[in-house]
Amino acid sequence: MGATDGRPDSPDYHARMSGVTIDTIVNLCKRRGIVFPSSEIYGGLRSAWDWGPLGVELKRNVKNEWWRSMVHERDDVVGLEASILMSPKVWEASGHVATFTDPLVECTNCHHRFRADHIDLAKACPDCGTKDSWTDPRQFNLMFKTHMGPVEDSSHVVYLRPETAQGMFVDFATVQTTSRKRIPFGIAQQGRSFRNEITPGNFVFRTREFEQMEMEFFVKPGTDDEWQDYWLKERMRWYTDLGMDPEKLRLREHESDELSHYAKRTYDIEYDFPGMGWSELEGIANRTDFDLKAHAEHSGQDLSYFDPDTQERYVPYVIEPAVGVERPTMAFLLDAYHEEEAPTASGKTEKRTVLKLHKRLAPTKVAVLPLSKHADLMPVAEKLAAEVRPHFVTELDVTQSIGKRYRRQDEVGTPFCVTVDFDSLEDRQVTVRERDSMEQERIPMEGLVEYLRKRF
RNA sequence: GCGGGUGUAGCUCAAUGGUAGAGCUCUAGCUUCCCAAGCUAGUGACGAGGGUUCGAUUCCCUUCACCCGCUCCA
Repeated sequence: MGATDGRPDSPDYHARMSGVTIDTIVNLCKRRGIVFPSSEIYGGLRSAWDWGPLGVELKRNVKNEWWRSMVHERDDVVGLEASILMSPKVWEASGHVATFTDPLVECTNCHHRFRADHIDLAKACPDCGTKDSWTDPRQFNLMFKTHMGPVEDSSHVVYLRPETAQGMFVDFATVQTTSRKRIPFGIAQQGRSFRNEITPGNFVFRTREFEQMEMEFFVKPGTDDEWQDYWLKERMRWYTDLGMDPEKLRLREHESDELSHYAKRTYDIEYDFPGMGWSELEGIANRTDFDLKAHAEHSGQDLSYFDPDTQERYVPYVIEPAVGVERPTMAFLLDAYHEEEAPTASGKTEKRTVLKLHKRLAPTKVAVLPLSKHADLMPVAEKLAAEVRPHFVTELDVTQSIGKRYRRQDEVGTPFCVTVDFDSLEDRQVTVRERDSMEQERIPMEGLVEYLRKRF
């Protein structure tokens, strides 16, 4: 995406003046095969992106860190993987069929668009004053539709889910019973969702196919506000624990007119994206008992909860931290991007591009670099890489000069570079260089895995 | 979807109605090479489809993608 706007009053201008732009990251991602447009040999597909070898590792690490903090490290949250295709009745009950469908009209004179139910079509266009200039109302459904089975008629329509949350609601009773969890407890899910956004864009920030990490935390009504406050803190901490700059994170409460149809109170965790300004990473919504009640009503099933301690029966309230995987992944990349001055072999200083990703997020953990392709060095380096590989994602890089290979690894955030030199053949020691500190240490090859393990 | 702009090697950028050139990157070789070094060689592009033309990367049409606006969300 081109940083084409050169006006000094444009946000883009200031972003470039401060160094890193989204463009910088888009270029890096393309160059190193982290993220690039989908179906590129056919000219691409709007708003669809593919994650390459390093990108899939990074994204997977983000997901694993979320799962670890939300599920594995807690005894009050369990996991779920629901189907992407669900009964169409789910979306009627949830309100998505009604609220995700907007009737849109366009003024044929000034081309401005309005929701047909928000204006009086008998009157003139509010913008240009032209009368009877409206196009026919067109349905703008944010949900992707497809057909189940071989017959493509309306009775076989199914939707691709626009959020994963409904899986947790419709499976609430089964999961609660089988896991024997008592309220308060949560159900977490990661998975793909689909929204036919009118305007996707800003790299992977808004795409029509995306991956969500959502957790529905079921609480007793009346305790919902304090649980929401609890989760606000927990979720903020997740980002900073993974190294994100607290200065670029903030909480913002939704105005009443921007609340979703299901929400009572919602906060966004926002990141200060260069060129975009404060934009949502994650929403933490109080969905009340809206969804469980709706599904109870539409399905005829009892989705209330009986509290064995207090002998009370109630429909729980729900606090939902919901985040799209791509957004924090993009923010982590931007946040980690640094350009530093570094001395070169020839005595000059050159730019060193380094991704200071948290070690647990880094796509590659260890790079094994023989000093040269010398026949004595190669087998030793290959053997060492093979020993480390079962424990850490490891790359053996032998092409071009050693300096160039250090830079390559810096650029994708590899935390440790291990160099095999001619002394290694004698003393069985290797040089370990740490990415952020640039400090070097001689370590016995046999103890390398243990040495690295202590540093993660 | 509408208005405006843009599409040339992986990246940044040239040139041209007669068949594309550079820098960086990448690959190989040489140098016992520890932070993008040097020397030598090499791979590699006109977004896609159609039209006009003897001939189109260049002109025309369509389409796709991206950028800037209008809207929305994880």
